[in-house]
Amino acid sequence: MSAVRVRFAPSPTGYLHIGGVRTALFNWLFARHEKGVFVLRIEDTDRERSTPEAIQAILDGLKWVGLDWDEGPIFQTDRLPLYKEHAGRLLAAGKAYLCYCTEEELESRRQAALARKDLPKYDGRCRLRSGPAPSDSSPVIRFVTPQTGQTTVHDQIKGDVVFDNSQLDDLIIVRSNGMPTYNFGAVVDDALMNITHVIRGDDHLNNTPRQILLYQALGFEPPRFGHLSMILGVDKVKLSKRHGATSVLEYQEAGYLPEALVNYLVRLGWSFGDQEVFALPELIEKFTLDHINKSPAALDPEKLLWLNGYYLRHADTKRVGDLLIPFLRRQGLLGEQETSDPVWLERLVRALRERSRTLPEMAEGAALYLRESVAMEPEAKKLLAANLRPAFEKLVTVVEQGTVFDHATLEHGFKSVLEQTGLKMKDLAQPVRAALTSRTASPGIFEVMLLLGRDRTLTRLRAAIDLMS
RNA sequence: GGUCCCAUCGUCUAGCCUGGCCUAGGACAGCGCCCUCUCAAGGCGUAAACACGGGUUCGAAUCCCGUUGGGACCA
Repeated sequence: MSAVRVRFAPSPTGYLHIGGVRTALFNWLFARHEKGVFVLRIEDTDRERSTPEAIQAILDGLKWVGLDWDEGPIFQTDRLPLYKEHAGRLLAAGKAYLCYCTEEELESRRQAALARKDLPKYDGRCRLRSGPAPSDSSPVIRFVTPQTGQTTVHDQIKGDVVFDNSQLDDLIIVRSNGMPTYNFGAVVDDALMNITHVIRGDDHLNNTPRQILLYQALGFEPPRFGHLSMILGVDKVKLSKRHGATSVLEYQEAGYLPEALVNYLVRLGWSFGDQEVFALPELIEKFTLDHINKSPAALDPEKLLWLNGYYLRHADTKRVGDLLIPFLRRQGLLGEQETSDPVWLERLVRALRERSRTLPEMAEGAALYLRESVAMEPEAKKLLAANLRPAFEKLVTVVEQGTVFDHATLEHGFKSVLEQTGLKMKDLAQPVRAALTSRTASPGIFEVMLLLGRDRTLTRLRAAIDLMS
């Protein structure tokens, strides 16, 4: 059993979308599980649509989610002589031929075939043509596809899928501009790179019999195939731009943790019993091709949010703090060059992560402590009843006179105010919360004070007292 | 239009291959309760699905056929 070699082979014609990431992830996990090799290949033969930005987006996206490749990136445009050589080999063996049919001719014959209710496939007329080549057109190369028999794809996910060769036509393997077509380039590369398992979207399932035939004509052993069903949008329609965030990097921008996205994506079509949360090493250990679901899966943003919250709560606080900084800057809570006190930042993270599902949410929560003042919610203001004034004044004194400003001291002081006034915790905590945060919901009241610091705590308590009069 | 794929709670899914353990399990979201200084988090509970129709079988979510519905590819 030779070592497993898999590849991810995107076309750099746009951003790396989430379906592509899942395909890459499944390949990567399979490679890691099998202690095999993960190859990154960029299929950039469509020069019109391929861009350097898209290439960069693919590399950045994979890096962000933590999918590292062992070989590559290999660019198809660097391998043009290879495709030419193999096409030449087929030509020499009579397994391929030059076709001079023009677009217009093909189109009219297609229409005619349709009118006769025949399959609108290429009629193979250039297979038999002889005589001088028409000078005014540049030919394409077509593959001589068998017209009888069947080709079976032994798919690792879908099972055996049988195609009648009579349905297939002589596909173009090299365009008139000399570029290999998708099917040909992929076959030549996968064969030459010794790819053992081709795991890709099931939009390629129908291409697979043609590819198997090409492998055979070229004298190569076909790899094993596994076709993943597509990811659908929330509306169960194939994912596209109009679904909003579909590019991986948009998830980074939106404040998701890569491990949350990975965990979410892997459960889209793959399962391990009832388990929902997987640490990466565990995923590598447990990931196999046999628990992959055959049916398409729709995206559920709520579940992603839940997972992200979960990872936010369990991640290292220092790391979350560092990740939070750009979002604080974005909300103008921190100057570009300014850094936050690391101890304070970790305290903030601990206080807010129980109540945030994304980093921007957390940054928003942080505003209450970082801004000089915030507009008071009407519901909060109502809590500042005049009869609470003596209690507030006592609290001010306690806070002022505390020898140290820490949780235990604050709690002790707060309790003493309760004792002196006969108030219950819930009678005083909520109004104090309103005074300190201008909101009716927040982290624990002592945590809030610690985040605000002594000065700002006192300022806000006094401001509240003024509002009571 | 042809070919191919798919079909379990609203969503992700377990179970399907190797029928009985399924009065169909888990998770997200929903709802309720508990905890509680609020909100969360956490805990407990609740509602919610085998697309439909035929077979096969003592017995079908599980096997077979068909229908319907989605999707992909080729145009």
